[in-house]
Amino acid sequence: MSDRALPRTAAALAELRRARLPRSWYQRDVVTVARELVGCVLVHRQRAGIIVETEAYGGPEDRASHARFGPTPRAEVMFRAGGLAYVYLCYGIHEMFNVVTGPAGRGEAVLIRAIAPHAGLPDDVAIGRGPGKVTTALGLDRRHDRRDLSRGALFVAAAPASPPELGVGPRVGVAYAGEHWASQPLRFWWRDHPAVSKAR
DNA sequence: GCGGGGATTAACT
DNA sequence: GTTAATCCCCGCG
Repeated sequence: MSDRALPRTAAALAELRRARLPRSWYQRDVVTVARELVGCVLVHRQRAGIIVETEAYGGPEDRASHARFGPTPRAEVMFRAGGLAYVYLCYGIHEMFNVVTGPAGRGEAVLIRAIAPHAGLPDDVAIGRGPGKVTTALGLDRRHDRRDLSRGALFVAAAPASPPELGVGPRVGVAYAGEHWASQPLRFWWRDHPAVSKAR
């Protein structure tokens, strides 16, 4: 895929659809998937954004993960085989989009924290940063919870260019998990990308 | 049921 | 640095 903003054409979307990642792609280690998602394209209907920041959340052993209480009604989807969406409401206000990873039973998922404009993503909607903005920019909410990313209008397309240089650091907003889990280097971002803040 | 708190954000002082 | 907005998840009794 090429340089400047693509027009919102059927051809551009068709190209993204051809690059759709298969279900098996997600069924690997959560850290591997979190790293490789940076630079890929998240697509919903006519909108798309380049993923520039992710966080890996592990299974029940990860005290920062929603899987820490086991397969509760909300987090049960995290324990299914990778390749499904996990969307939940945070602070009663913000919808958070994740992709489930690993084989069935693991309870892992990757939070998409930031995207950059791509074909079909209006600039005005993309203003602001953080995981809550990812969902508003792409028109995602809890109706997309548990959706299969290997079919339908919501999916991830393989990175159009060679993988970016990655920055690595601790996850954001998980102090409640204790120092060990809060300090793990499980956040990944496209180094020097303008859509990722310098403070991080 | 109740109560505590959260994978946030923008708008304050 | 502080705080409001806002809702539902989850553990416990």
